[in-house]
Amino acid sequence: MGGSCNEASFDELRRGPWTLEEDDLLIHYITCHGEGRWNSLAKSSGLRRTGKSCRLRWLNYLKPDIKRGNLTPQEQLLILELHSKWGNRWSKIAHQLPGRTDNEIKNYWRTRVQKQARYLKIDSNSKRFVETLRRFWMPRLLEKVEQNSSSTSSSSSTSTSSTSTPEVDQNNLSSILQAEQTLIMASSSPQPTKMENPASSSSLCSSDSMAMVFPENSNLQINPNGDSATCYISSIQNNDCNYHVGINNFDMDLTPLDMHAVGPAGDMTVPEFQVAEADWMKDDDLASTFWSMDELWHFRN
DNA sequence: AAACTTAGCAACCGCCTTTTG
DNA sequence: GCAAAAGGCGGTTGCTAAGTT
Repeated sequence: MGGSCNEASFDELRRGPWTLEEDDLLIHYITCHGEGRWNSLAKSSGLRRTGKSCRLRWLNYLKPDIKRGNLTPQEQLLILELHSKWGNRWSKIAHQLPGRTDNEIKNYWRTRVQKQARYLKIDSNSKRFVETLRRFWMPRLLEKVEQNSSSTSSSSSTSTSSTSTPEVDQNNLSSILQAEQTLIMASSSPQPTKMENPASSSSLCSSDSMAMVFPENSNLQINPNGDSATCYISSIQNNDCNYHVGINNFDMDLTPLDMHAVGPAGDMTVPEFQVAEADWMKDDDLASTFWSMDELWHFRN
């Protein structure tokens, strides 16, 4: 079981960072023989590493389809959403982000997201933190997404918003909101209603677009190619508030979040949540802290 | 410029599950 | 059916580069 990796005597095994030669050796061996059977691979290849180490190096670093570089805002958004559903199921989350590894996502969560939780003195596993993500960070990420997409689509011609200031393009956003008006769920509905997404019908799910289709009961869809036309997201609902942001011209296609059905936050009753929310959002310091988070949160792209 | 701190990330560890003989 | 081996996963550690004092 745990000690199954002693195919070579311990002092013969190399540890620590991989060298270029080792990488080449591993790549060459896998190219010729394929991956899997990691322990025998480790022996046969001549690498003085454990099978586990070889597997990890391949999956997290050497595999050709690994996507290097910073997570895009839409990837971050997806991670936040999926984590709120699945918790620390990094591998499962990574499966929804082609080219990203569980290790990378885990590192992102620990270094970025948990940092914010610590900063706000909120337990990152708490319902309150989940709510914070949903209510504020995700829309902010969407703003980023929208800014990015509009700046790229207009090819910097009429770009009025600087990249360093996360200001919302109010005209754009309000027009979006107007256009999305019909999608807003009836706030009188006590039950969460899965909103029909008009853009999700066929094109996003075509196999050649590599569209990721979430598991059953999921309410998310995303097209990693970035050629989808529409993105709808974040109807955050409680009994007197119905928050909705829609974004056009981007590569995500998200049906509204279902606060009652998704993740730990769904366990919190509305009155319970309102009390909690009222407690902390009345705190001006905390609120301002929160809104200064763009300085903490690096949208590197 | 040096010392110190922080952030990011690759790699390891240990446990659990699955596969194999 | 059982035990051992292998694979997989999440948590943690340690190193390095960048930033700050």
